[in-house]
Order: sequence, then structure tokens, then C-alpha cells
Amino acid sequence: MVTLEDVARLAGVSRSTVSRVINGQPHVRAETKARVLAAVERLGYRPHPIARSLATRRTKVVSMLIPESLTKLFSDQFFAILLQGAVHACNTRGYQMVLALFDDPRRQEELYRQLLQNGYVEGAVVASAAPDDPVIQALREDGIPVVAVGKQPGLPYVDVNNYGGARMATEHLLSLGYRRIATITGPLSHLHVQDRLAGYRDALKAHGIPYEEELVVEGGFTEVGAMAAVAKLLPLRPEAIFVQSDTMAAGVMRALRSHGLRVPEDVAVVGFDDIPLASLLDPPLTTVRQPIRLLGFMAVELLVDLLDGHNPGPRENTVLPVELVVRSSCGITRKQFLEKRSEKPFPVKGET
Amino acid sequence: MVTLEDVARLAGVSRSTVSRVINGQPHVRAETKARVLAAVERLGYRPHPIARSLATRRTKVVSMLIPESLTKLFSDQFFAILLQGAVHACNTRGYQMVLALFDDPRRQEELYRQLLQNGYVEGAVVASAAPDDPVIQALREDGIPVVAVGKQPGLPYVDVNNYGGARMATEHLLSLGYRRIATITGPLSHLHVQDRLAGYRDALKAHGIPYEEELVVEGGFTEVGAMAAVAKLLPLRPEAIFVQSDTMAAGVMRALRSHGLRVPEDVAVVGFDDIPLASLLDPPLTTVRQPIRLLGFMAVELLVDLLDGHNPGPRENTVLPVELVVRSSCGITRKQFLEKRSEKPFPVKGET
DNA sequence: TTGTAAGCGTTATCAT
DNA sequence: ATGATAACGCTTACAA
Repeated sequence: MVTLEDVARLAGVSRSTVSRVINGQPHVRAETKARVLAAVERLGYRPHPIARSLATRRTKVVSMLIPESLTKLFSDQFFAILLQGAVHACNTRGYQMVLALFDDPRRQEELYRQLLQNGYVEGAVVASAAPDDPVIQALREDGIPVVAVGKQPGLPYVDVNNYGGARMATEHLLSLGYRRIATITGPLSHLHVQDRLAGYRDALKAHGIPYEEELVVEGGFTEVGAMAAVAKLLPLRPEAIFVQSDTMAAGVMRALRSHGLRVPEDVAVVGFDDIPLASLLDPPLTTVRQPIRLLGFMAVELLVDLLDGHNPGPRENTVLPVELVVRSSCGITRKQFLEKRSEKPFPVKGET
Repeated sequence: MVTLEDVARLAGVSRSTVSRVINGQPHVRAETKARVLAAVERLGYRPHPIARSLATRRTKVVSMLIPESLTKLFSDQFFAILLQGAVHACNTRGYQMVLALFDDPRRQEELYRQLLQNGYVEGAVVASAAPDDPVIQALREDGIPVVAVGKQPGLPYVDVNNYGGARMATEHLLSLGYRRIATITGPLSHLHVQDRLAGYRDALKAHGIPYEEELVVEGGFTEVGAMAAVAKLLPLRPEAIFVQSDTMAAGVMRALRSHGLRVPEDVAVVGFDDIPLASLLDPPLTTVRQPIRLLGFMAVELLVDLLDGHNPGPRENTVLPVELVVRSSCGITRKQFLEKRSEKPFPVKGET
């Protein structure tokens, strides 16, 4: 391994000087600088990050935390895309991303300490966790720099307009004439689940439709959970279902099919996320598109700003807009939607 | 921050002694050990990994490398599941996993050096790359400890029986009476693509069916690539298509549908992977199941063994078995398959 | 069994 | 503008 020392010797200067040119500090004569650079080049010198870290207490490593409760959802494309955005931001900012899955409930604590206390990791972005998740608690207590994906009280976060998206989805269904609209939610402990539920509820209310508790069922964000939810819902004869994630919507469509029901003729379905899966379903899924990649990207941008001491600004929370993508699972094709919209514009509200 | 020094002082011993008990070395009196442990406990001491790394030249971090050519495929559930297995292995072995996506073609080189030369990363597992991928080249040249997912000449690897799987899939189709069987492949530069193609070809040959070049089309492992492939294939009137990945199979089914063709009545489809998506398609996809999670798990197990100096054994390559999962896109339901099989057992060969 | 001391490769402070 | 020198927190001969 070639060290600062080696370079210094070859360039005929001291270690400190080499360090200065490496770090682009001022106050070094152009000629010396050139000599040092030549030596660096000649020797193929590369700084040793570990040594540097020991001296500076910086590592340029952040982590994406997936709480235990979400680990089983990890094959949902949502996370892959989120990760892609996050890693992309790391790439542009010169950081490395360690992926932490708390997959063993018994080792939560241990894995947490290993990673974050005294670890390589300078800060973390934690993916859509419930506020009472132990990881969130620990993070908040330890005061570790962290930004959440999804609203998180007491933490800086980036989120999407869940309320508006759910409301748009539901109002779209209403505009198509459906009246008996059920919804399948994620775990209610999650704030974004509550927001989406509120959007659904308010849309109904705005149209003078009573809110029926039996029409909202928890699907746990999984395909099988959603299938079970459908089983509960079916006796209630819903005309349409607003499902809080595309993965669950896929489960819903499968369950409906197995009950001999057609989508959208017998039951219309609208999802949430717009992951690639959505357009592959049959019929293609109408859904609320979130900018997932951007969510991941902005989360680490924000985190890195925090770590690098930029952006000490007050407003650290971002809410990204969502958009309704009309395909055919709702009973109207995209083209029809556009036509309908132009002749008799339907107010798609939602606080963007 | 509480350091070794602090603990030493409190316990009334030297730094070295504390270090010894921390690292569980022998030759330390039980009584001293207890005293040190007490001090550690009292002070809440935790070793500083960076400092330790500088001294030992070990970091306990490995990386999962996704070559640039695959980054756009990253939302394929295959990778999420692979990652899950890999991270799980890291968790059990006390390693951290940094996820590296070479998403910017122009910065390939730079990102590579940043990560691997002098970096935190001790070793890497590289996901199904083509042998001529620059990353593979660099890795091999630099002699960095690495294990590949998917056969990789000159590198230790873990792989699945691609040949056998493809052969099983094709023979299954043959056994159902299809004769004109097309195939949609991934990029032919990938070894596992070639293996799967060979399995397809040999199955045909074994049944005396001539191999027609026009019936094999490259789909690039993407949904849209596969849709384009279908467009090319359709004029040739295939009765069935063996598709080299489930994601592509989803694209195939979508394309078929848009051409007014039914699956399996008009064209039968078999996929490869058995990601969760497969069972969500309509009709549910018959496919070749690979143990994806295990693949990821074993890859890092192998890597960590390498790094920790265990397992200096000779045979470092593992080939995992695959299995045909019969659903209904092939034109036969699971139940029918089992019945058929018991009355007139069809030899599902493939070198396991 | 325990302690002393020399690294590991940088950065940072303070002279000069 | 440059150079000594002391950290950074730990491991590891080597000595005692």
C-alpha cells in the first residue's frame, strides 16, 4: 500500500503538504502542488478511507433501514425502486449505502447497536415505519441523524400526498358512478395508512355517502392479506375497492377472479403506488402514482445535507405530489377518461 | 465517547488487557476479566469499529455489486429477494452489506475505485454479470475477494441448474403436446442465458424436433423487450413460448393479450424464476423455480468464509437445483399435472 | 498473566 | 507556504 508518507518522500515535501493538496486546501504554492500531484500520479496513491475516517470522524456511509415489521414486504417493488433512488443519491454525493434489514425479531436490538452505535454509519434513512416501531424510538432517543420516508413525528421526513392521492382515487371511482366503495388498507399503525384512509373517507363524505366501517378492511400490505380481506368484503357486495397498495391490488384481483368475479365489470379496483407490476396485471391497474425513486433520492439528499452541515434551514419536511394513472381496472380506459374529462371536467382535488 | 483507555483506568489495568477481554483472548485471569467486564458495563463501552479496522485491516463490510448493465433491471423482484438472502447472511455473520449500483455508465470506473480500492469493502458478491462486463474484468484483475451469483469463469460462484431448468420447462411443454415452441432469452452475453438456451435446444433435439433459429428471440430480460419479441414471434405462429424470466413472461402475456390471443388456449407460456409476480398473473404462470434467497445467502456465506479464512477447500462452486412449478399458463392445472404424472410418469430430466 | 510501546494512515494544530 | 507533532481508538509484538 502506498501512503501519504511515500508520496511526501517522492515529492520531497512533508506529509502535511501532501495532505493539503489531496484535500484541495489553499495556501500551497502551485509549483509544489504540481510536484505532489505528479508523485501521487506516479505512485498511484489513493487515500485510505479508514484512516481518514479515524482522523475526521466522518465515514461517508449512510444506511437504509428496513424495520423488522417491513422486512417481509421487501420484495415489493416499492422498496427496490426506493433503494435505487437512494443509492443514486449516494453515488452523486460520494456516499456509500449500507442496506440494513432487521430480519430477525430477536436480534433487533443487537443489529441496531451494531450498525448505528459507534458504527461506520453516520446517518440513516428509515423506510416507512410506524411511529411506535422500536427502531424509530431508538433512533429518536439516540439523536442519530436520520430522515424518514413517510411522515414521522419528531423526525425530518419526505413523504407523498397520501391524503390527496387516496381522495383522488376514491373520487375517480365516485365519478364513474360507483357508490358502494370499499377500501383495503395497510396496518393502521402507519401514518400514511391513516392519511390514505382519511382521503378515502373525506371523498365519500364530500359526496354525501355514509362511511361504513365494515367496508374498510386491513390487508397488511401483502398479497395474501388482501386476498383474505376480499373474502371478508365480498358478502357486503362492494361495487369497487380502493386498495392502498398495488401489491395488495394484485391480490385483490386474484381473489376476485377466483370467486368468479370480473374486474372491472363486477368489481372495480384502484391501487396505490404505480409500481411496474401495475401495468402488467390483467386488466391493467388504475392506480395512484407516487414518485418512489424521487422519494428515495430526496431522503438521502436531505440526510446528506444534514450530515454535511448544509441546509440548516427550518422546513425540513417535503411532501411530494402524486398523480392518478387511469388504466382499465376501474372500468374506464385512459382514452375514455380523457374524453370524459374534457367534456365534463371532473374536479380532481387533493392538496398537492 | 468512551474509549479503551477509560475502561482500563476504571478497571485499574492496561489498555491491552481490556483489549484482550473484549476480543475474548485467552490468558487473562478470571478475576481481572470480571473487573474489566464490570467497567465495560458500567461505562457502556462499545469498541470503535473504525479504529479497530485501522489496526486490523478488517472492516466486516462486504458489498453487493449490480453492474451497470443490470441496474435497469433492479426493480425485478429477483434482486430484492437475492438481496434479502444476502443481507440475512450478513446479519448472521456479523457483516454489513453495502449496496452498489453502478447506475451511471460514465462513472463506472470512478464508483468502482471509490468502493473497492482501499475502501471499506473487503469483498464483493457480484450479481449475474456477463463475463465481459468491465466490473468483472476489474474485479478479476485486482484480485479482490469476490463471489459471483451465476457461473463466472475464473471466479468462485454459486449458480442454479439453468440448463436443467430450461430443459424441464421445454420438456413439460413437449409433454403437453406442443411442438412449435419458441423461446425468449436474456442477453446472450450472459452465461446463464446460454445455459438456458442449451437446455431448450437439447429438449427439442431429444424429441426429434428441429431447432429453428427464428423461434429464439432476445428479450433483454425486460418486460418491454419481451413484448417486442412477441411481436417478432407472432407471424411464426408458435404454440408455446418458453420465456427465460418471469418478468419477461409477464410482458409476453400482456403482449399476447393485446394481440387478442389467449393464454394458454392460443399460446402457452412458461417462465423462469418463480418470483412472487408469477402467481399473480392471469393465468398464474407455470415457471421454473430457483432458490433465489438461498442463492444470495450462499453467495455471501462463501465470500465471508473466504474472508475469514475458513473453507480453503478446492471446490468453491455450488450449483443449486431448480424445480418446475406448474400453474396454468402452460395449459394444464397443477392438479391435472399431478394426475397425468402418476398415470403416465413423464421423465423430467435435468442434471440436478 | 499483564504492561509497554510501536504501529495502522490520516488530519489538524501550531510553529516557523 | 511548509513542517513537526500530536491526536484518532484500537491491536499486537515483545518484554516483564
